[in-house]
Amino acid sequence: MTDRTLSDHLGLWHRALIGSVRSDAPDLTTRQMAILLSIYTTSPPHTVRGLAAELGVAKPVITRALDTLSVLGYVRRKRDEQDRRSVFVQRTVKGAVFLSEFRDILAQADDPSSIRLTASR
Amino acid sequence: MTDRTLSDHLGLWHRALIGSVRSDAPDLTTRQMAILLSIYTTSPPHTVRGLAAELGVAKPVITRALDTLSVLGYVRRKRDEQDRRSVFVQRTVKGAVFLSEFRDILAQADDPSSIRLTASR
DNA sequence: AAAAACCGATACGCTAGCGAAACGAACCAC
DNA sequence: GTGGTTCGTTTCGCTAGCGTATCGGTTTTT
Repeated sequence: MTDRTLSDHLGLWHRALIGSVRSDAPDLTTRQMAILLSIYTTSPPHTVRGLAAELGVAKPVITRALDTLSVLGYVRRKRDEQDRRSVFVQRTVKGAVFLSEFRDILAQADDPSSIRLTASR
Repeated sequence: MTDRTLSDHLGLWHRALIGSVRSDAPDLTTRQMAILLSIYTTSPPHTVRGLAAELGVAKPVITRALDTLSVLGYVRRKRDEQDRRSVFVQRTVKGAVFLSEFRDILAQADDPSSIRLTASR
């Protein structure tokens, strides 16, 4: 636990949320965001049942979230040819870009004195 | 910017989101959470128009969010007697408790080596 | 005092996510 | 090959948030 952030977790979260709300990026639900981050920050393969277990939610929740994320182009479904009942969820360039921009929001929220040098959209 | 978290903002966010999804707390939308944090982490008074400006959203968004947060008991509205057009949004004990528990989720997400001693759910 | 500006709430039609139950397709055991 | 199990999806009725426009009530301006 870093001392600096010890007392300011809520502040970081707050600034990051505001940055997210103000951005024109599509605002995902908490579940959608959690799923997206699972896919992009933990090693494949990612299946519907695996994601459901990780988040502690029912499978239709995952199916619906993947539908939305697919329309946004942030993930892609690929059938498992070894077990054709299963589906692998794969990453996309667009999803990586989205998370990269989100990381920028987080970084800035963690460093309020920072000056935004890149064009903010 | 702390070195330790420099490369792991997304990881922190991810673990915190999962903790939040798994908890039995009501899951607020991004906007609702941002509003709640504004109310509890910045100095009063908080008005509808002020919150709308801070988040860069239309006023009905704030009204609706306050409706939901009021039903949950996390905030309370109080008419401004000096200017009876305005309303002040005030904090409640229940809201403070909710945010306190959320801070615990964040703290734990920031300290992956921590062992969960409390019953999870 | 009449007109304009301001504040928050409400009405409208719409979209999207929710939990629970049931489903078809694919796999497995016997 | 028949029965049972697993996987992801679909359906159902419902709730809640969305953007826009407009409202009633209040204050300010002229």
